[in-house]
Amino acid sequence: MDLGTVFAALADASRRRVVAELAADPGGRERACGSFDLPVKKATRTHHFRVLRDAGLITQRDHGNGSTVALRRDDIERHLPGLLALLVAEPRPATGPRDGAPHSTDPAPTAP
Amino acid sequence: MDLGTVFAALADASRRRVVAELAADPGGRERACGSFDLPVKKATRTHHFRVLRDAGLITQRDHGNGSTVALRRDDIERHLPGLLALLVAEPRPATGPRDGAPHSTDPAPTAP
DNA sequence: CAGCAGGTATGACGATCATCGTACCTTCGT
DNA sequence: ACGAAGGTACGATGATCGTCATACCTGCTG
Repeated sequence: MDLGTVFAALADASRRRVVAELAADPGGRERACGSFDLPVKKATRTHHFRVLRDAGLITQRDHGNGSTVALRRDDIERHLPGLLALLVAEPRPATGPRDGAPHSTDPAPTAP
Repeated sequence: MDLGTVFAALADASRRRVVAELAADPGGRERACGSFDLPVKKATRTHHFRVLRDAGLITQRDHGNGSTVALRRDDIERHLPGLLALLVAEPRPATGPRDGAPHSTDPAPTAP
């Protein structure tokens, strides 16, 4: 649980968003990895989850096909009290749905 | 005062150290830029101070030859409450003086 | 005045990073 | 059995970053 690694992980907007959404849920429930509306392709999403995992911010469970993530809230609050509050309080540019192309999961193969 | 920029700035150990030392001083006094014992050369130190300034974490005053920095404690605490506490509380590897070469300011031109 | 100490600007270099395409694997539904 | 859907692994690529050398500027001091 290194501060440098944590800050580096949270320097990216997509990763910050994931942690913020997890932290905003008071129940601390698991969430499907695909349930985050990130503006990146599948491979990049996998990469981001890996970075968050290596930073010690989330745990990930593999279910064969889908996988789920959970916030390591207790560890974070113990070592870095108040950090999650900063993320939850961050003003988001536009929480609403994207307007460009209606989002599918990994879309737009222009000519397969 | 963007969270991404702030986290990116604090992802570097040298910059984190500067902010932590400034934050550890309850008086909020200015400090000479050269008074930080950073393991980098002059130009790099200037670069780090610029990053911290661009992130909105410090202000810098030019005195002709030397210059001084001051923590923007009020702004930080207003927008990111608790952040400075995390930095001050961070365990530092070795706060004692470096042992390798006794530090001069910009030393060691092996054979000019 | 000459030299030095502290800072900055500029340009370069190597490393890391975010992103993606592709290939592959696993499970579920038909 | 077969395909679709969700994830991962493995490069590749372009951008950014940390670091430094060098050159230059400013003010203090012998």
